[in-house]
Amino acid sequence: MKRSLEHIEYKEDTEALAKFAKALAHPTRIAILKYLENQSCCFTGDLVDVLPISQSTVSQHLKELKNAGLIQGELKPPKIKYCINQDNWKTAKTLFQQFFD
Amino acid sequence: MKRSLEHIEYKEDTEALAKFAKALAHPTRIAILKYLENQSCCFTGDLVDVLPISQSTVSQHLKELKNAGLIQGELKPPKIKYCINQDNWKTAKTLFQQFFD
DNA sequence: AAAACCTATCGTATATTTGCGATAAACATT
DNA sequence: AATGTTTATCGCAAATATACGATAGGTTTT
Repeated sequence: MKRSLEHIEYKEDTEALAKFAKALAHPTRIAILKYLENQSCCFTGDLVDVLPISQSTVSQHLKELKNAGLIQGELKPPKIKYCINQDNWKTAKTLFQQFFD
Repeated sequence: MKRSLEHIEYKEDTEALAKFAKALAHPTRIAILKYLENQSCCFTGDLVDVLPISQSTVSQHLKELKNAGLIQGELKPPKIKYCINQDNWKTAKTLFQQFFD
């Protein structure tokens, strides 16, 4: 490939902010998070009902938000309850605030 | 293709926020904007000196930031002076603030 | 006019993202 | 044990993003 073989490193805060921004870089994920902010928590199925995309795609977006640390899932068999991860949410909020002055 | 033929629509604010987030979704672009925040303005060459990537790649990232409306270029022959677009910056700031409560 | 300088764009290669249907996995209920 | 419910994952296809070198298009300087 033509891309650099070694991963380019930036400052920790820069990388962290970019990572959070990436998690927010799709309207579906924004919609999910807005929904979670209102409901505080919800099940995957609730989102599937609300969003205009398939269940598997919703699940994939949830996975990304989970990987970014913005949400967390709790087993409530047979469902899974998703909530915002308040700690990381606060971290993201702070990073964006600092960034925008 | 397997993806939906029609573009899925979300609320205007949701789309706008996702678009700004996408522009911020790469550490290089965060680094560029941070640099611009300090300097208020700079030339492309300044960024090429500072960043660990090639000139063409820097230019590409600048283009994306310009497309997102976060920066603007002004011809200062033979250079181009880039500054933050204060209006859109404020819009983005507000959107993120509202989003994070 | 020629040379030098600065930046954007083109062409290319690769990686990642997005989306779907199908299927699997986990658990509860019957 | 069999069935139903719910969600994650797999496999695939297409679009988008990332990166580079080479080149083109301006402008200034010589």
